[in-house]
Amino acid sequence: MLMPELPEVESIKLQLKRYFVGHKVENLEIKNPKIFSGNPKDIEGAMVTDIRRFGKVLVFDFDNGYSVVSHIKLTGQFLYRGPNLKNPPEISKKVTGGLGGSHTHVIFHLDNEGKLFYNDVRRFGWVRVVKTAEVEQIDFIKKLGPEPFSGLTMDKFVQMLSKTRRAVKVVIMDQTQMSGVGNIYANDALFLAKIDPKRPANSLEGQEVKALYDATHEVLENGMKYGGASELAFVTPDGREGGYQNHTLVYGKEGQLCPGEKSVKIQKYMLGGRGTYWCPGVQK
DNA sequence: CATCATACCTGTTCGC
DNA sequence: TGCGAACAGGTATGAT
Repeated sequence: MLMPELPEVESIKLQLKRYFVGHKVENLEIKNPKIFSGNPKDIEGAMVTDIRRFGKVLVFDFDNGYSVVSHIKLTGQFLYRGPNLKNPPEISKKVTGGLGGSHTHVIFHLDNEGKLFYNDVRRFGWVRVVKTAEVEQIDFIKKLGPEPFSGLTMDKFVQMLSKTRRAVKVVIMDQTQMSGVGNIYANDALFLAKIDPKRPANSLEGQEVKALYDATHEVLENGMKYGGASELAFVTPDGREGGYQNHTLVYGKEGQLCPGEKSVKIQKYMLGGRGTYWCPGVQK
């Protein structure tokens, strides 16, 4: 019901840059060692120089050759509180579990009294300290497919779909094929492209491949425009929720009338273990 | 190698 | 109303 995908992680990245770049981490407090690996001391006293995103992974680079790498998976949150964030929106404890409470696993204490809390109710996510030079050697990052907005060419997209008979929705969500797309945007992109999610990827015709390529970019751009989708746990570091959940095309709309073929209701089935929403009147 | 199923978690929703 | 079952889904891992 929620899920951070490219637009959500990009929104987090942009805010973290605002609050973090140029500041030092005085102390990295590890409250839950299970989701953490590496040595917190490696970044203590170092200054953040940049924040990057690889697919759905966030990377904080420091000026001493180390980085913090984090995958927030489903329910991870980075929440900032500090002097350069005035009047943060009230965050209900229901959404965050509170700051510094049982769902807070890591706290970054900054040199300006600011704090960044890593919260994660379900603890699927992880935080690691590694050498910056080794970030791209992390297995998950190394295996990532091209970024939708830099690297994923139409040629690569055609290749990616033509080489497998797996369901097209499963393929565009496969992070080793292309990075950043998860369940919400996959559902909406396939609706926009008028393609049935369960079609074998290699059964798409040239025009359909083009339509899906364009639709994927369009829904991701739309997601970023609204600052991501907040259904359950997604909030940006200042505590704001995104708005895309109010603008989905078919995701989460089982039983509602299709925005395209208005006499048809959106249906839901499971595909690859995930909720899949589609309009049989539009998607063939 | 390609594909599929299950585990990891816990809060919320659903069905009886 | 209460309570257990089902569900939510990104990814690692093991099975087929």
